[in-house]
Amino acid sequence: MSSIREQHKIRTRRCILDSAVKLFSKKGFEATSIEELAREAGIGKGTIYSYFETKREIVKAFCDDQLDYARSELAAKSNPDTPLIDQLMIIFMADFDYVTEHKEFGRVYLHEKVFPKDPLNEEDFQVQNDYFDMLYPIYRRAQERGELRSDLELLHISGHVYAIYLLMLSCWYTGMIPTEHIGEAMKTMLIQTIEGLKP
Amino acid sequence: MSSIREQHKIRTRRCILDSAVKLFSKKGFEATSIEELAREAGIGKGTIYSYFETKREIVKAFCDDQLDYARSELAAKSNPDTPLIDQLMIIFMADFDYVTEHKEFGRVYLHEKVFPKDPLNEEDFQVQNDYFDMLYPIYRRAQERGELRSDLELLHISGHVYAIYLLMLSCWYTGMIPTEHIGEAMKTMLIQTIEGLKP
DNA sequence: TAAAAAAGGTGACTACGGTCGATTTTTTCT
DNA sequence: AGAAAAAATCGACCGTAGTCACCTTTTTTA
Repeated sequence: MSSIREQHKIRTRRCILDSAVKLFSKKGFEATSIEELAREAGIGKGTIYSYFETKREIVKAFCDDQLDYARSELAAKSNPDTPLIDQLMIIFMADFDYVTEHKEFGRVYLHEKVFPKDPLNEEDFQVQNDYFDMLYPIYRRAQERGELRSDLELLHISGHVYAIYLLMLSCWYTGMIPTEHIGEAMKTMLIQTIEGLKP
Repeated sequence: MSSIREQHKIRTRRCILDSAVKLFSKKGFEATSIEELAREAGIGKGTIYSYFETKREIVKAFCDDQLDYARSELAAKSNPDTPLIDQLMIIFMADFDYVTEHKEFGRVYLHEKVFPKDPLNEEDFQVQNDYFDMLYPIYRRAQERGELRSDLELLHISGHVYAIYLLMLSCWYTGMIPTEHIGEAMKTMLIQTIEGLKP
């Protein structure tokens, strides 16, 4: 139907996100002003706000897009019959590599997603759920193979893994664990979570 | 020694923090301006910045003080010979109750502490370490009683518990788990972490 | 196809976080 | 005590996130 307009909007949105990636990565999120971003994108300042409600929303939109893509890629090529720990490491280290390459984006995104100012809206919950849905088959297969207790809810299993993932991200952002050791730390913690802490 | 000055500084600092608690709690962190805060505290805007480097630092200072106090209280009255899970629930639910009563403070504090812009400095690490030090005796006793594996490093055990704590906070802030269910969810997750996920 | 309506784009403007040099208050020195 | 030094206070000022009334472009209508 309405073609010129629609296409143009999509192109402008892409252009804003591309400029944001370029500037935020180069100068950092806080140090890049919206006016600069508008100049880079070749549009007026106000226009940006007709595409994104706040500066942080730009980061959120970019990350949601990227994660969506990265996860669909991953889901396609992952093999649900390899040992659970191997699959988890592939999935989470991919996410993690993405974060280390876009530190500023990841930080702002995590602030919004993990400790948001207001409860998540319907759409954000959907992103969360899609993510969990992607992992559920993996856990279910692991249960069938006897790698995981079958009396546990998949939601709880997801929670445990996600908790370790958050912890690792925090350790990285605080500087407690350097980039090159995150992998082994994550594996150790995941194995311990599966094995349990009691004798 | 220098008395009038020192006392006055302490009083002013307290006054700023008290005003911050009042206004941030009432109107929220972002919605309270520094000028408002200065007016409430009966001082000039610039003065605030000779006590705290940024608006967020005000929150950090308040929370560090509070947590320090709350934890020393707790350490004094906790009994390291009751079952581990009971002790953990007392400690973390106290922290959690504090957060739910100061939602805005907690949110800003968690942003700074969990996913900071820059790696934590020496002082911040100390706060972390003090916190872990408080918990170590509890874990060590639990190991001695046979409630926890003795081959695990205390740092790792702390990590697992802290990971669950972060997860619960996130679930609360995102609205995924309502306040009244956090306690049981936390207990369930902690028990599962201790028992392990494998059959 | 021309006028009307709708949608999109814009930059001057507002309010706020943070800075800084001028001013006041306290302490130290003689 | 009085002068000089040091510390604390202050609010005008700066740069930026976000708003809004006006302008331009596209689509619909007759």
